[in-house]
Amino acid sequence: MAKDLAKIYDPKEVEDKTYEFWLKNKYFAAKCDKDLKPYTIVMPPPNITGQLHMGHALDNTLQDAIIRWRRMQGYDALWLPGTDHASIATEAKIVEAMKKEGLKKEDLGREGFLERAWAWKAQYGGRIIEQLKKLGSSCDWDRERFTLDEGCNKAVNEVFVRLYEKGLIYRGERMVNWCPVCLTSISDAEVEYEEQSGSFWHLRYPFADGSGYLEVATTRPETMLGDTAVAVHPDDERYKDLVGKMLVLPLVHREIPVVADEYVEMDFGTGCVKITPAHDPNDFEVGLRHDLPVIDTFTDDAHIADGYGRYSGMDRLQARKAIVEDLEKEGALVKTEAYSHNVGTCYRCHSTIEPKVSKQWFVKMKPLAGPAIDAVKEGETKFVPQRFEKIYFHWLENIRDWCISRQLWWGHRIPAWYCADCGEITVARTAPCECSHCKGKSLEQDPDTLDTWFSSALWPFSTLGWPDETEDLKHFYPTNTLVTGYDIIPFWVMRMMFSGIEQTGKAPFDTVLIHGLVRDALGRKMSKSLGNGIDPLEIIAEYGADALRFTLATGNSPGNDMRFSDDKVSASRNFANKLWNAARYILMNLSDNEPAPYIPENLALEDKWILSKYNTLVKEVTDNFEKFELGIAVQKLYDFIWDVFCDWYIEISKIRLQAGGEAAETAKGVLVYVLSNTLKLLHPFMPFITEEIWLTLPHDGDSIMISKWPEFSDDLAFAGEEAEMESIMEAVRAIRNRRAEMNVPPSRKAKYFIATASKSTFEAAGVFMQRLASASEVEIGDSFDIDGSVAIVTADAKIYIPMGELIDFEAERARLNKEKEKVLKDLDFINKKLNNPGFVSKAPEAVVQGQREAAAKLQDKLNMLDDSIAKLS
RNA sequence: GGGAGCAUAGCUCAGCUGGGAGAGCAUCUGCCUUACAAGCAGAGGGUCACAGGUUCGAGCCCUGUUGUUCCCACCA
Repeated sequence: MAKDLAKIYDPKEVEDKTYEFWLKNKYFAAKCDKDLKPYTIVMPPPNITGQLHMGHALDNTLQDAIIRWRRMQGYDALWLPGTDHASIATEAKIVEAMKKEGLKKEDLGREGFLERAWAWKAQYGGRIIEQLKKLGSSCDWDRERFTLDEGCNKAVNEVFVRLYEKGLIYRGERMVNWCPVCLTSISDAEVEYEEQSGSFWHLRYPFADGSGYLEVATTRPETMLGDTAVAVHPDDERYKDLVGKMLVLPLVHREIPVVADEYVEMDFGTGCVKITPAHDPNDFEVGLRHDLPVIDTFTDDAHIADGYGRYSGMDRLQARKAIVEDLEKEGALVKTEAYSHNVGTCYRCHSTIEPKVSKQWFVKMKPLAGPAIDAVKEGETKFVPQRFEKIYFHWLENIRDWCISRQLWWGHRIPAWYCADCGEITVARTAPCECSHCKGKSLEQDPDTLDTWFSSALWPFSTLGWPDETEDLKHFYPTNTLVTGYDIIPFWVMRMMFSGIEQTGKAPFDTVLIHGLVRDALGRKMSKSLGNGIDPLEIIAEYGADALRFTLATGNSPGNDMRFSDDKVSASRNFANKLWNAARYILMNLSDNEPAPYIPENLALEDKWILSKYNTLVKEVTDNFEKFELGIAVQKLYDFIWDVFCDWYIEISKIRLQAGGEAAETAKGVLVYVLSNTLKLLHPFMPFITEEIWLTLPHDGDSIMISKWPEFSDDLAFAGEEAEMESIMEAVRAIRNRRAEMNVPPSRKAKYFIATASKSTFEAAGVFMQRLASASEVEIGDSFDIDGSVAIVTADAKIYIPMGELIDFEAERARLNKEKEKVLKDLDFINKKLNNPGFVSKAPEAVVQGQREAAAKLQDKLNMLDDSIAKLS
């Protein structure tokens, strides 16, 4: 901040320079000092494929605000950053790039593919980190991690082996969610259901003995090639006697039995369900119960497999069409109804999921879920807001085993080896030389990799060095706050919880701070397909990072979605500019010699008032931080800086600054004190501008970000002066109001006569009246009798302004009467309360007393109004 | 089918443990007052969705209704 300050704050001149300054001085580095209390946040690692979006910007603004605050409070603050390898997303991206060169994964082979993937990571993986820096994130970059780095791999293998040895990881043939485009299994949490309109086909399956037929209804006729039974409810009178008979599957002409199973809903459809164990999870279960064959009629990319005549090679939709046509020809199609139902889609590519029986690795969830539920129930970890516990509990209480193997190459390879000699599995932390069962040497590692979230689940401790007992781990674990959106509670929060508890015996964090989604100005989710995403970097370029952060922090209550609009950022930018100009004003008035700190004995009424207001602000803002009410904290700072400090204190300070002398020195001392300390309170939200101003003002220390967080002080509590000042302000507002109503321009000064019982207060206020309320001079007295004057009545004073020629006596009388009516109404309301025995006896004494005082003031005001009205007539 | 959120000024939203409702933007009026026109001083504008209940007192707590958004559940 140069001495000849620009009138407009320019973030571009400040932000990069300031960030470099912080980095150079290593202010972001955690100390790992045992004597200090640690405070740890691990960053939810953004995907290396990602570009910074508003969700990241919000998430990281909140984290940065919290960590900066704790750092200033003297904690050994660690904000640990990193990125996620994002197996499916990254692999898809690379496959796509290869496709343009006419290459397939298989052409390069595993090694070649991974080489390419790492090269891609080296080129683009750091992009989002650079973007986070633009936002001002004060992460300890020297500790930056990657979910696929060596340390994470060590942790992953350790956890895999431990869980396997405990019997909590197993390999088995199960029905999984299969994405026929990504060509991999995915977990339940990765399936997104969407409502799709389709059809409900009623089909006729004839009995083998020619005795009629059963009518089944299906939404997926193309799976009928794999039907191995038709199920009815055991209690269904219509079909009871038919159980055990054989049907002939149309088109295929295979005989299948009628079975009885309670899974069937009698009232739905025809009450007969075709059972396709290979292509439907419920049918699979039915198949197990009745020992039915599993006939997989699909290839991995969801085309009809070989051996089905003209259908072979068709994709799912083509096959559906062809089969329905043929059924119709055969006379097996009874009718087609329109029907809308939920269809599972892949959360990455949004293609329709194909349930598929396949051999995969699973984590047994029930034993892990219990302790994770308890940790939250017992308060070891709490959610803010608390209601999100319900989502967490619901998932854990209904959880099914977690399918962790992925048919991908980019990821942590499953540490399991198959023996060619005995066929047994050897699971080990590092590549074994021999089979653990038969000592055979021909081992082959499982080709699959692990679900990305398997490594993310270990993030809070793998990043601190686990499984080694590092100093970092001992000092910083368990961490304190996890900041994330509600959308990834089931993906991530839950899995970190049970993993942390299982592996370290401790829940990985004490608080989960949940925020909502950032939506566009119309309330729509920002998405690529809608093209309504707002790029945080563009916002930063136009308005500055501080303005963006301020916008995201303001009015954002935990857990609730927020809308983002340029108008809001613009308001934040204006606030930054306001602050800048307040600083500019103060600096313009400082000489080269710094002002000495103010001397308490010399403080004027307004000094004590602002110090007292500031003191309260410190208490409240700190309190709001403690409770994670960042939106409220930032709103209070805004109000204080703009409405209290700038609009009143700075204006009043001009009186003494222009007069000069010792009083001016005191004013300067207070201006500097209040502003520089308020900057500290604001720093977590607007780090750049606060640093720039703070360093330019007289200061103690090298940087605001390592300065000490202000604390409430009894020495600054001036309740009496606050009240006096408020009473003066009320009078000033009332006069301004009156003059505005009468269209008196500020340039037209007038003498004011103030009749009051609080003479000393208003004597001090004379100069304020001149400065703030266009008074030429002010006379204080017990009472005045002035003809042709406007009377203004406040709770503590009656002010006469002689401006006879401007007064319309009729209008004046009307106004006074209107005001009297309002006072009477208010008084009546309060008196009703005070006359209510229930109120007086049951309400807290302080509340009753407050109402009595209010009534007394209103009564005074009423008397003064009556007096004025009498004088007019 | 289950669960949750939201409903407050024209718009976007705050409103902590219940003590007669606030901000920003927008609108209107007057000001270039030597920090700031991205500014200053004022004004207008609300049955706090609806109906009950608890309470001396309800935007806030309870019950129900309506509207809306989301999550979960896969009756094929």
